Amino acid sequence: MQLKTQQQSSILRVLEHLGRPVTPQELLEAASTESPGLGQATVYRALKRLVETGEVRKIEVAGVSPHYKMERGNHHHFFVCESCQKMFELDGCPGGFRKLLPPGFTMSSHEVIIYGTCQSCAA
Amino acid sequence: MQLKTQQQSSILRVLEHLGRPVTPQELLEAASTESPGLGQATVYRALKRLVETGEVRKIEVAGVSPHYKMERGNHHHFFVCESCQKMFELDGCPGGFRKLLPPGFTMSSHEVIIYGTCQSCAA
DNA sequence: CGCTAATTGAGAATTGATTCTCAATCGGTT
DNA sequence: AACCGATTGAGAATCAATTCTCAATTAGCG
Repeated sequence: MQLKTQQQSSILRVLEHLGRPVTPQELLEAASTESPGLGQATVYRALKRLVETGEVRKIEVAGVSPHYKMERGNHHHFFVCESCQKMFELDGCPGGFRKLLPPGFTMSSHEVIIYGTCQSCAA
Repeated sequence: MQLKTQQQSSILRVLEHLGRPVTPQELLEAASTESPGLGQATVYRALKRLVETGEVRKIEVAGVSPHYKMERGNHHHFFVCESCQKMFELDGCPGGFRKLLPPGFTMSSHEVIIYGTCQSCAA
């Protein structure tokens, strides 16, 4: 998308910089540093456009509210820390999912979510 | 839990009978057959108690509203039909998730969701 | 059967996430 | 610098899921 305004570029820059899936709320707080007075509606509007253009992906997993991350095109899954609720991206995939399907069922995609404790909460 | 009322036993019986994860709405409609006039609040109250006693499990996955199913104690994952939105249980698990974890992260549980087309929608 | 506490149904209320409304402000031209 | 359409911020509104309120009904016991 075209970055027409200061707010939009702040939102995108902060989202890239955070480097992990974040909630609109986290993004609002982080981007407010460089765009004081930023409103939540603006964050939602920017995220909506970025999702539509495919630059950002919305991630919904059980137990936490929706998160957004930069789309990087690689195949990966997610980790949710049960202590701090933060979400992290995991590289790689065990595969072998198709053999779980009952006869007649077809798979178009899959998702893996691992729950546990992240490094900083474990320490 | 003790089945003190006709409504509660209908809800549990229908949930067992359906044999796959269902939404409170589906459960209300199905159980209304044997308990006419059943209210949604009663379904939610029953589900809440059943979840607390561990007899029923609430399943939240991206893209569909929460579903509930009888807890059977076995390890399994879920399939969501992108055509009819119904959810099915899958037996088995590919394993090998722990090797996806970054150093210092620990896993307490995991979830796999497969999206695709179910047998009846494929036909 | 009669009593009391628990449960129920209907609809209002709440909750959390997200979207809308609209006046003020901004951005990119002329 | 002046203009005009697009964007913004604040708060209201919406939406779906779930819970609450409360009067009426029911279950279980003496």
